[in-house]
Amino acid sequence: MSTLRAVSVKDVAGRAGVSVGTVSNVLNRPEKVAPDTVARVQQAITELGFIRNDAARQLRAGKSRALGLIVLDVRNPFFSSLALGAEDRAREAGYSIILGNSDEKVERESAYLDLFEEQRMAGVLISPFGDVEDRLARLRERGTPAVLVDRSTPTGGFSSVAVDDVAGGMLAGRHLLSTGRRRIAFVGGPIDIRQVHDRLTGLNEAAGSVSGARVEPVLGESLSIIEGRRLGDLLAARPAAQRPDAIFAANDLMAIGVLQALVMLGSIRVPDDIALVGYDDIEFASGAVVPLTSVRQPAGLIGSTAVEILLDEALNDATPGRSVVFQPELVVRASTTA
Amino acid sequence: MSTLRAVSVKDVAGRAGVSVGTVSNVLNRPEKVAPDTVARVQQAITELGFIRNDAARQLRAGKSRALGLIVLDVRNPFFSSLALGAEDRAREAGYSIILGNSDEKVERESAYLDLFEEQRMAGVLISPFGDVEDRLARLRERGTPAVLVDRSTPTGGFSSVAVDDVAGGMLAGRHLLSTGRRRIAFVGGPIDIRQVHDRLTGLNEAAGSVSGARVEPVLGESLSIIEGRRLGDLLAARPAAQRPDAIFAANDLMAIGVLQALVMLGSIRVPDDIALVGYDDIEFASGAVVPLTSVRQPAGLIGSTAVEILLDEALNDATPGRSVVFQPELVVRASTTA
DNA sequence: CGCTTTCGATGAAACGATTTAATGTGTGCC
DNA sequence: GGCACACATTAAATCGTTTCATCGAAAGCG
Repeated sequence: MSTLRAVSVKDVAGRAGVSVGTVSNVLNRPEKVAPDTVARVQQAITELGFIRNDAARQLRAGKSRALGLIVLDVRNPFFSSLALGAEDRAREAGYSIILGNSDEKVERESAYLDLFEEQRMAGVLISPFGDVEDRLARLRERGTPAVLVDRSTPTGGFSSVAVDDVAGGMLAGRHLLSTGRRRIAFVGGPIDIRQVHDRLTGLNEAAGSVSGARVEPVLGESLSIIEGRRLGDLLAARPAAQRPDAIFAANDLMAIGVLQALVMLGSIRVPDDIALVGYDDIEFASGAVVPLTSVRQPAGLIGSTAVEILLDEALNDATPGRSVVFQPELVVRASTTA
Repeated sequence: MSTLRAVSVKDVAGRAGVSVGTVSNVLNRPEKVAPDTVARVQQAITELGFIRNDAARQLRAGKSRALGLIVLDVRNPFFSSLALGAEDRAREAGYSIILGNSDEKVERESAYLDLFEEQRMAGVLISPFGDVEDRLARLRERGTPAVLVDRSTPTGGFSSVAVDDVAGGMLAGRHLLSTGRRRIAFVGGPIDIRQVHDRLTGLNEAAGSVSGARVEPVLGESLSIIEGRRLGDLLAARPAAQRPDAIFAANDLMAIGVLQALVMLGSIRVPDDIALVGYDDIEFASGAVVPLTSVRQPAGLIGSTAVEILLDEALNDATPGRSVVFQPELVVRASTTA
């Protein structure tokens, strides 16, 4: 093991015949240093292969140059797109994103918050699952701002970026009702996930204004394909008369799972027997067995906007409590129209 | 702005009436400290809300407790599953994963390597795109081991975990040939991505042993749905006689794009006119318009195995150069059989 | 009763970069 | 020629944690 000791500013300084302070100046404000000194130091840096030690840097600065992002499920393309949007925007500002996956579990969410606190993150973006108000408040006391992602009703004075999920649910509901459907099942995950709750609320509101319309919530454990398939199987197993004539799934993953369940059974036709609407309009929605009608959200834009706001609070001391709400958009495909 | 100065070990020590060394001992080897002292310190910690400063910790340790992971595309479910597998395994060992997305761009890949060097990562996992041998060698000189992910032919003495892509290509090729197909188009991305190259090689080998079989590579810029659709459109636009009777796509994303192109045209039937095989067997493959025959790779297992090896090298000084190769598996669905 | 162990706790010295106040060293100007 | 002034550079302090050599007291032993 040829683990030669790391090259430090001290070594560079020695090599270039200057003091460590000057090396630091070359690194951080080269305009304050005489041109030929800069050149000499630069050369020493490349000759020695010097790499800044970020830990030391950060220790002195008191703050990291990274933003933490906690999402409910990285495997959901909606969140990976959101993360990508966030990352792009952060990189422009010289920040990096540390991505955490809460997997819809409070312990994991909490573990990531611990990690982010220990790392003295410059800011935290979170699509909250459990009750994280207190944690975020504590972070803020220490000077770490937080922005809620994908949450439209900000609480505790935090900024948030989200899509109006009630409106999205309404869009889906109205569309189904307008095609003559009346018995609508809502296939979703834990109702305490705000998105799930709001989308159902929107659906209920839409149904409330049409006589004879009924909404039946069918809730599972998580918002995954597998869970969608399981709930879809349950619905498909019912005698035909007791089946809904439309299903609104809380997200596209579940919709795809439901679709698999219905199609696999063979005797149920989509959209003839049951119409299906998903949410998020992930890239795979249009390529599904039956191309999926879905409520589109601008995932990347949500991510980049959230970073924008977060950096504004972190760097410019902008007042938190801002709330950006995007409007969702219905994309109609074959799963609801013949 | 109530930015009260952060609580440090010094504050805790003062409150508990002990020295900072003792606080550190309570934190790191409580068994060396008298029980009632531990209790007193613990209480001071909670009372003051002390949070360890990881930067200082890491500065002293000379190494971070994080592993860097660079993948070609986070939005590809194969890679998000891989990342998840890696993260789970890392967490067990008390390490966290910093995920970077190279997006099949050398600059971005290189930027992440820079970042990882500055952060003094404990180790690096990478699904390489450009030529990173030198960079990794430099990292290793500094004591940071690296493991190549999804790369079966290790070079430069690095360990690697991968799936035998030549075998995978062969599986796909043989299957198509066995269903009577003879004009097979290979829809892929940049041929200098090893996976693309090897899968094509496997296909060629399979075709080589069957008289009359022809393989036509159709290569695009990236391995995305969009790019698959573009290439699919090109193929679909040809006069029927010049179209292939089978398409093997370099991954499922491209396969889904191709499928969209073919289905959209309407006049081409899958699998009757053109059979289609994808690669990765992502969750969405089975839910595609025409459920996709695909070559399955154990994504999560690849990730966790890679972390295992990496930690072994990082912590136990295990000799690098190990190479784990998993065998792929063909999952036959409707896109190749009537 | 001395002597060595053992145990628990201490204090100071790292780790590597940044930042501040202080120190030279020329230059221009009267 | 002397004075002020800008400019380039330096030395030292600092961030918060870990580690290591040290030390005092209590305990064990002949």
